[in-house]
Amino acid sequence: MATKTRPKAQRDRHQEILEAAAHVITDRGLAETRIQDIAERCGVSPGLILYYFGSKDRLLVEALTYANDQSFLKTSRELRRMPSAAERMDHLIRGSVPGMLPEFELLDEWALWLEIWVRALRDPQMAKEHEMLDRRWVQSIAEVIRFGRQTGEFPADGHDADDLAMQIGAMVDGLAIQVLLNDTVMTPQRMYDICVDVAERLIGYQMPAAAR
Amino acid sequence: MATKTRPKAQRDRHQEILEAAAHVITDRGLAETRIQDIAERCGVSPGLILYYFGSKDRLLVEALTYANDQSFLKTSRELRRMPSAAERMDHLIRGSVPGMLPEFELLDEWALWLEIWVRALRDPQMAKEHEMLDRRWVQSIAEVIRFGRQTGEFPADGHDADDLAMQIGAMVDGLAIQVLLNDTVMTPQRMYDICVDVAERLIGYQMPAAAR
DNA sequence: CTCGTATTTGAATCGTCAGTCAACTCGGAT
DNA sequence: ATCCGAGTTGACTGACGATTCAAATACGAG
Repeated sequence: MATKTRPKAQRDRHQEILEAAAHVITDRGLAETRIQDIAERCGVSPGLILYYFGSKDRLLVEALTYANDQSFLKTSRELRRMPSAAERMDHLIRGSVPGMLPEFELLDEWALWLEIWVRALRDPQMAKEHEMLDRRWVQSIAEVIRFGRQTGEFPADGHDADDLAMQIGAMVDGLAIQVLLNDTVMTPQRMYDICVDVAERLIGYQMPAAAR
Repeated sequence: MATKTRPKAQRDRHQEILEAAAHVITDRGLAETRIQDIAERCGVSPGLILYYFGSKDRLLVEALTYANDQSFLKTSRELRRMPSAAERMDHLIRGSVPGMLPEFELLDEWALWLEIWVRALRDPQMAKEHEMLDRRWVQSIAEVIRFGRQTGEFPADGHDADDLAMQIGAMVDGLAIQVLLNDTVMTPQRMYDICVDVAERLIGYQMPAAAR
């Protein structure tokens, strides 16, 4: 049938709306996000938003997932281009520090993670999505560790890569919150330094020139 | 003047309402909390809630602060009763693991922390309260470390106690989120073990019999 | 007992949104 | 030219929920 024209147009709108929603959530917060806001940001009527997503809740969950998804895919692509495990680990760390890479908006995508967490506490749908998103990021760390061990950059005799990844992931989450909320005491640079230090000690390698 | 009857009655209501609010927020989430719910929980009319707090927002911020405050004070009292620094550290850790001590409700007070974080991102009032609350907890950890060094339980030559406390605090936050949201992979017991292990290595001591 | 103030209530108000709907547009197919 | 259905609008509605308020009530002070 009409497999050429419709799907293309649809996908665009769909995506446009998700993107707009993610932006609105990022700067107003989930609680203050109205369908109206998202519609305005797309230059579209509120009715259309519902036409595509059926309900506000469905849209919000999809938008949160979508935004995280995008940034995961982007990071994955970037990682694949880096030849050494040390560079990959460094990139992963830098990308985890709120406001270190000049990526997204004023309020980092970490703000979206917080919203995801709060929502996942009570919304089973979001809890399921969260699990998937979280697992992927931890996997990424673990893969870099395994990669480094394979190439000989990292010592091969350390702890289980998945355990290490989970511990590094936890520390990153905790520090990111501090940077986000408490940036007098915990600055991005300080978080970066701590993360590098912890990663080096846990994995057992030395970061080359990249640091600052 | 009337310094005997009024203040007492007032404080009771005030506190009753804060307590009720904290419970409602804990089990419905900040977003789903209505004044009506809080009123019902106190067996009181919605109007009265506004009579005491002026607006919903003020009440919510106060309730969040109050709940954290209470649990901080309780923990402080308990710590003071423990003679050894190792016991104190252990207690601090146990209290940080969601669902490890049979304290509060179904959803831990960690759920309240999450709400505080999200709100603090955009509400300056909440941000200020958060800073105070957070500082206090980190201080507690630091004090236990200093106490242990003073009594000779912990080696006196380690890193700065405040830095260590901040790092331990960050890890605890990150792990608590995982336990709360992801309890297949990260169980309370596992979080406890990791925390003890990390604390021992960072501070440089051995936990006595208490573990399990 | 009576007044006056602090509490408390219940009903009424008032905005704000999510979600519905009937009509309109428009491009592609026949 | 006509038809059709996806896409789009904008006005409407129905709830819901925070405040407001005037009227009760309680209760200590004199």
